[in-house]
Amino acid sequence: MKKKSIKDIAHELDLSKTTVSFVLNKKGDEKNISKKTQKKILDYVKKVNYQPNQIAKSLKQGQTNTIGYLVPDISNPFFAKIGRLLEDHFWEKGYHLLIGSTDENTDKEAQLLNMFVNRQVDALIVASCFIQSDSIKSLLAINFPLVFFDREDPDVTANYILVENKISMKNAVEKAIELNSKKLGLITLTPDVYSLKNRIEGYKMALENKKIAFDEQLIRIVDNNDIQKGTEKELKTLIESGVDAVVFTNNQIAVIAIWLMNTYYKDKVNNIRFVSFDNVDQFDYSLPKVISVAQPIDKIAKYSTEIIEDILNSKKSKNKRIELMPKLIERN
Amino acid sequence: MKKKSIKDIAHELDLSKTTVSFVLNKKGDEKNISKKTQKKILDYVKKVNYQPNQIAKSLKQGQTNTIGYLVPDISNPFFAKIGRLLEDHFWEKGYHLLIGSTDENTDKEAQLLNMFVNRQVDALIVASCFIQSDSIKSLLAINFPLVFFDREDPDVTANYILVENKISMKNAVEKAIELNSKKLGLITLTPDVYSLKNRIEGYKMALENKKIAFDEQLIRIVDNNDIQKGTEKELKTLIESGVDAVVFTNNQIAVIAIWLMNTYYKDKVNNIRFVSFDNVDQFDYSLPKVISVAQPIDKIAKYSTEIIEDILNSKKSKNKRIELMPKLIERN
DNA sequence: ATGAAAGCGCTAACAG
DNA sequence: CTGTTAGCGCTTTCAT
Repeated sequence: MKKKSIKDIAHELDLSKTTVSFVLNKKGDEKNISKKTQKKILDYVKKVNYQPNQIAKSLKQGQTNTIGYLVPDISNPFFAKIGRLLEDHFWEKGYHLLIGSTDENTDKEAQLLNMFVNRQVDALIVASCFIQSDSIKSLLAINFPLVFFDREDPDVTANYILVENKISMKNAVEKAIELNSKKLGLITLTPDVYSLKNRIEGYKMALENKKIAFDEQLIRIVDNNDIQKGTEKELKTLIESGVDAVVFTNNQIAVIAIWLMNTYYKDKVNNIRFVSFDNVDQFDYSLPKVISVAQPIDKIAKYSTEIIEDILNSKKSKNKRIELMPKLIERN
Repeated sequence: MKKKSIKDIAHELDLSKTTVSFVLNKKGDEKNISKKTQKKILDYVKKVNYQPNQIAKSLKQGQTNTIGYLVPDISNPFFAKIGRLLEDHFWEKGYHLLIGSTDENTDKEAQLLNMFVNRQVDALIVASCFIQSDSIKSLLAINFPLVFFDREDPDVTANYILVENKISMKNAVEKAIELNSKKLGLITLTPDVYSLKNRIEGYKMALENKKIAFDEQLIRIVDNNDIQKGTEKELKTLIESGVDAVVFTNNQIAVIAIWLMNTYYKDKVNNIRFVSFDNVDQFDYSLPKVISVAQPIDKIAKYSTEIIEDILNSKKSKNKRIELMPKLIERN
């Protein structure tokens, strides 16, 4: 029993493809197809469990009802949760998510971008690691429906959903200092994206405000290629240099560090304070205690969806830049 | 500057679509296209940055290079991680993942299943909440490339990647008893899937082996529709009835319960032991201490990929059932 | 060494 | 009220 097409159905019912197509698309009344014919078609379709071929429809209509969701790592809870929210928002509109993880790799990102565009996704939502890439430039040039989130390149005008990084990080770090931290290290992924740079700026700003001397040695950079090992090494360095607080620029390394602390430095978990950008549920009961900056993921998803829908409906992009305020979670 | 098609290119180069298509598909030599023509085409294509339309190709070839990944919740770390591994495995083959979350809702699952099939996904990997559904039955009937994981229906013959549930849970619970737990409650999502039933069986079996009287009242069921609230309620019931251990049939409710304990029953976190099917990283340092059953997610992803590729290459399904042994993580 | 033409399954303007 | 037909962009057989 091979798959039936509209043609088969039309043939078997002694009707034309057009009539069948109209009825299936609920244009039966509008197109003045007789009730009788409509019923005949609908009944038959149900009986043989006809399934329309979306690919053919997509080709014809130049629209796939698919959104590409491109992030560094879909299994990172931050991206996974946003993905889930996007899926929910798009569900009622009949859009689905095609996912891709770039591993913070510029080449892979470019490849995925191209593949997704070839697959004719209707829009892209991406946390890019290289907004200046040629692929992205040419997408922007043709006004491809595109929204960036989590990462920004101030030199590139586009749609962005971002959170405020600098002040938020400053506030979090100041909070730690107020709670008595005196020597604060920082661990970050390679800060070649703007948001990380700003978070580091915020850290520096807090030190300055609170009259704590800034020490370049206390800023530790973890290479994107082996995050686990890198975090382990840098955390060790900081602990041996006697810090009483460690600031992390994203959840991924913070989570790894919490694990490391509980595994190798159990005796210190009560004497060190953590500060992390991005919140994850387990911070609520983790040791070391974590002051975190929670990004409003529901808003990020909501605005992304809205902008995309706006573009898709109006066919023109306005290059909105939305900056959301994250929430400081203290846990003192 | 609108999108160029093969036709445009052929036209602009004074060649036929055929020739261009051959060259683009690296069949230039095989088809005896002159080097000169080949170079002309390749150069031009690069210059105008031509991007082939995968949808048209898919329609023609009846193959989309897309795999549908259907799970209860893509933001659950267990499913997110497997998703990531699948993505990696399929990456080199040029396959991408279309994702869908069913929320354990039978209707939504059926809808998603249909939509994905309409979209002509080449195969489906699904953690189904209702394997006996009509949609699934008809897919199996036409031998659609399909592998189930995490959930099984013994009455339905199909490809399954599973883990052993009963003995593994028994071992975990016995371990808790050996570590001195005497009154063990259990919290589970509605056990209408076979794997959950088996995990509950394992719990009962352990009690029996260890001569602990079974008390129906200590088995608490959380409704799928409001998991957070449900877990809160059932955990309260158990704690008030004086249990010294709580067994969870999956990670989702265990993670919620850990949060609840640390938020509302902080004084008890050292006096209660948790046992959970599914492992998550934070169990390594969570209180209450958790004995967990870790599913081999890398193997789950690997075997799923292999079976799918097998089917896709050979065009025949063998209905393999693979049962993997999970790993007990003790943390005493 | 290259081209014409059919066809994948669907939609929709136009015809009758 | 229903059918004919062209065409979305691509592959591929067959012809030249």
